[in-house]
Amino acid sequence: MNILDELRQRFAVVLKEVAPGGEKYVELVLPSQDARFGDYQANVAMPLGKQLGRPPREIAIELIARLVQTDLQTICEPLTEQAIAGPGFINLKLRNAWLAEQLQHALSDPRLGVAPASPAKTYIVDYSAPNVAKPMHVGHIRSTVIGNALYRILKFLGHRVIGDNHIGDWGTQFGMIIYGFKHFRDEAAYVRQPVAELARLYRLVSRLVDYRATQTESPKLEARLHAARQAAETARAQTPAEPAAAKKAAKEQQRLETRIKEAQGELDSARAKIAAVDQDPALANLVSAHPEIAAEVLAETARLHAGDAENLRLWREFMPYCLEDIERIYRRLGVEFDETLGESFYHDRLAPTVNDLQARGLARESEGALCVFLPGQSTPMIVRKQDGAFLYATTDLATIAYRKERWNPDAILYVVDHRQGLHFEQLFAAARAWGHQNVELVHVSFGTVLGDDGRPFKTRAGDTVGLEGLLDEAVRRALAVVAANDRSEAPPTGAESGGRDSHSTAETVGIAALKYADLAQNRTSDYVFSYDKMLAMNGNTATYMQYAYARVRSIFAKGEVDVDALLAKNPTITVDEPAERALGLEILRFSEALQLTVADYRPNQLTTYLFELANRFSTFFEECPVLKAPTPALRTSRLCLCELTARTLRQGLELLGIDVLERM
RNA sequence: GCGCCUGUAGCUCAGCAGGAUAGAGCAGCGCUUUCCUAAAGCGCAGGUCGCAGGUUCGAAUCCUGCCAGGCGUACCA
Repeated sequence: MNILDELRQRFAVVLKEVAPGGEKYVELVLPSQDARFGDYQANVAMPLGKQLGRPPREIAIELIARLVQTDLQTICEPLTEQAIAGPGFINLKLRNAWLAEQLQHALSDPRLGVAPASPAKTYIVDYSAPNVAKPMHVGHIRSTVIGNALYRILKFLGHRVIGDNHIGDWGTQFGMIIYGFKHFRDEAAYVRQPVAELARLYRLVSRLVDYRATQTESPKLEARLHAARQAAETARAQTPAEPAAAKKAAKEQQRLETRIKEAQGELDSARAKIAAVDQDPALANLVSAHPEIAAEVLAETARLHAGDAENLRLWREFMPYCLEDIERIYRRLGVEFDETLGESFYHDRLAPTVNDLQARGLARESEGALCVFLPGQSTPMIVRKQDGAFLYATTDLATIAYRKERWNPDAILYVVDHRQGLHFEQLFAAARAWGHQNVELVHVSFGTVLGDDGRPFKTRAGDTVGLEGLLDEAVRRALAVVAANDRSEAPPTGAESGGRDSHSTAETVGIAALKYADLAQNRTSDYVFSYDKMLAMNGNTATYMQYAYARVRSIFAKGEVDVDALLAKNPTITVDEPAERALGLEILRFSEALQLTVADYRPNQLTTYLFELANRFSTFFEECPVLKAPTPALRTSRLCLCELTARTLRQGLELLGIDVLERM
């Protein structure tokens, strides 16, 4: 049951009677923003008045006259002209008895009264997609966490959902590992800990390649710095007299200054990188012993793609280790996939894909590359490079074709960061031109994770932050929080932390904090990463939500209430106290929150709802004694509200991929 | 140059199904504990919703222009 839908259904009938096409205004039946204007409000009379050329209030009166004939009366308190406010708002207040009835229904329903979607659709959620040859880093967290939440929510809503991890398992990174394995491997270490040894080889080769690249890049950086300095000098020499022009010149001056600073910074870090290798005799030796390493790595990659027996054998040998490595993180995060079809899976489909594009006249050669030119696109999408190699655009097109063939999805969601916006714009346009019109392709984009300096989140040394280290640190800090609570003077009551395993609690709290902080953010914007903020006991954090849940559960523990026995008696719920009513209404709005979340694929709509629910509970808990309720009937009713709150919190958090704790 | 995104309280951010007096957390000030978890709650203060136009009965929300920042922009993913 979805309250908003119920109300809109009633309004649709009446709106149609009042004006032709009037049912389109049902969208204007909305939750009230202010409790003084009722629980919901219909803002339909104003536009209708416009359409019909009649005063809005008069229309509101007519609408009410018709509505009182319908079964809206069973849901809302009797509608009178008193309900009309301002220019013609109709304020709706739900009947307490109806609310209580719906709450009782939710109590007996494992789905908490949330009706399954009808019709159910097929979604493919493409998320996480790390490069499996290298360790996962902070850049993977948002895709993984947001994607998994959307996956869980769509599934709960009754859709058929395929979670697909489109891993990078076929790129240059494997060329690096293969090269490293052939030249630098420590056999004993590989036998003992293959994952660690492969990771070491990847890092080593990538560092050597990087050294060469940086070396060739350095003169260019110097030139850029020089050019910027010169431009600044020239600009300084000629300051215009005219004020407006002078202002513009000053701004340009500033821009040049920042460019100089940037160029200087890049040059410094490049030099530092080179120096670090030069100063390490072992590394310096390797560098001079492998001068063509970059080209060699590409050659190894090419051999792998061409089906070279040895490289293919090595790739097959390495893959399980690489997968094991990312799997360990997924287990910690509680993330699962239905499919892990990476780039390698589509390898044999690339040439046919390109051939088909060419045969249909969609792709043509330009500057030696095979390109798809699309109207309205300033740059083409390249599907085959000059050297004959395919690109991720090619793979993505082949992937769409495969998914259509295998699952015939209604929608494919790509949970990928916003910097790839252009790629998806081109990909979707190309896919449609290729004939895949009847599938909704959505780039569920998200912003960058920033450090507290407002720059992309890096370690102090300027390296990318490993995902595992990030999890460890969150857990470490969570442990400090949990331990601090243990030291608090209050002796553990029914459900306080006494006796539980601090480390496993910290793991749950830490991981939850990390995930929730990401999900609570509007995904489109960048966000500033802060351990302190995500682990705060106050505010919209996982820690607060888990605490709220534990508090509710503690009531049952303290009162030694057997929930099953309570529910078996078919208890009656009442919501006559304002705090009870507010809590009950919030519980019943779970379905609306999910609806809103899915509408724009924004999990923060759900976190906002849960935070609101926790707050309503807090007020309720403050104002309405539960175990010490004045009458047994009221005690039972309030226990039911507690139970519903706990279940809604648990269900909501579970949909976000977050575990709850019975005790904190 | 062109394209996409962002600009809301001192800070970090919600709100962008167009609706009535713009919200939260933190930071600041004040209050509450013979009471089921004080890891709490309540109150006060704090805003030209980047700027200027436009559409509308009504704009933080939609449109246009400008300003500021970020990102992207033919063979990496």
